[in-house]
Amino acid sequence: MPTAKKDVIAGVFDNLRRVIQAVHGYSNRAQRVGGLTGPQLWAIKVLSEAAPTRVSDLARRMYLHPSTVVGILDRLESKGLAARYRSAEDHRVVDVKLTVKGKAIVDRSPAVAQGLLLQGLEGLSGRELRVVSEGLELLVGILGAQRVPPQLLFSPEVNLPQTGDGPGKR
Amino acid sequence: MPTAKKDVIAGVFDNLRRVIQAVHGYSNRAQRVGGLTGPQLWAIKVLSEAAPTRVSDLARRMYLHPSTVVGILDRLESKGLAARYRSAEDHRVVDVKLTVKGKAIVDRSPAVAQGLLLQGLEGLSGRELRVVSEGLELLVGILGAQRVPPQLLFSPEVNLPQTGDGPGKR
DNA sequence: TACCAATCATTGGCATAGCAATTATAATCG
DNA sequence: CGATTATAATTGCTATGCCAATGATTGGTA
Repeated sequence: MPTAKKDVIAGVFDNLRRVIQAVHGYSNRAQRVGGLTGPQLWAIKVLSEAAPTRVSDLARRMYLHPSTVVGILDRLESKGLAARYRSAEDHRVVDVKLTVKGKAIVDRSPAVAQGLLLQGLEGLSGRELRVVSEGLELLVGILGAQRVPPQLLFSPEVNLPQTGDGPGKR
Repeated sequence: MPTAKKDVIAGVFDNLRRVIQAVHGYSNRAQRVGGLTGPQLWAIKVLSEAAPTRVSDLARRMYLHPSTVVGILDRLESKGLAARYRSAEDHRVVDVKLTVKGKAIVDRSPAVAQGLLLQGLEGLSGRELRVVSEGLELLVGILGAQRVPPQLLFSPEVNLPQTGDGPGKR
């Protein structure tokens, strides 16, 4: 019983892994709603909230690497749910929008993959929700302390070659 | 304005993604210790605790699909860190063991990535730690992930107690 | 004994995910 | 004005991760 703190930490590890596994497996379980995968649903959700969006913007909003988003967009486009348009002002930029079909899917699946989590969070009391929120912020602080500030997660500055204390590779 | 709760929930989503990305990217940040990825390190860690292990057992301990583990083992074997042996009693079974080289790596990377999280958690006050713990438990409850057996986590040091439902508040 | 169902590892296919390098375009500097 | 630099999206490569077969083996059963 003097190891109370250690036990709590062990529990945090366990639960963190559970949460990650759950969220991961959740969105990864191919073919969820309407033959869409989790990230695909997530993408059209983000697009429905803020479109048109440039690719890099979408990546930032999804906390994903741009190249990852390109693949997701390829699949959405081949399904006829999203469309890409070269920007007129800046020809480097590609604007992404939902098609009518894509919008229909968003409307038809209001909560999508995160629905369960969203519902659950909404069902919490104010105090419980605050606990969850604060707990996650502490975790983010810990993980971000030696790593990446959240907002810059995938900005170019962070994409450096990992030379921190690298024992000469390559 | 009911926006308060909604904003908090949105923040929870963001932070959850950040945490997952951090833990994920952490282990993925190519070639961390000795040119190994996170899952590879995790695998040899598990192997160092319970070897020889059959493939399906390893998969179970890592909460991964056997076919996923096969790929990881292929890469470990090609690096000369693990070895597969057809079982003598049951020819369907493949036993996996670490090589000397593999064992050396485990010894050389005691805490790896999770050590930093562990450090950070230990640096929290009792109240903060309790908030993190309770928040995660609420999340686990929502996600229904409680059914995922905890057992092995990242490192063996943190992996002990788990006495049934002991410290559970829930 | 010959068949049959269960088990185990593996393979192949698809999707996500990240980084490095490439291409195209824009902005800036000499 | 031309060359360099910076930015945006994409491609190529590697690695997870899941599922659905496949092949091999085992154990049980008619």
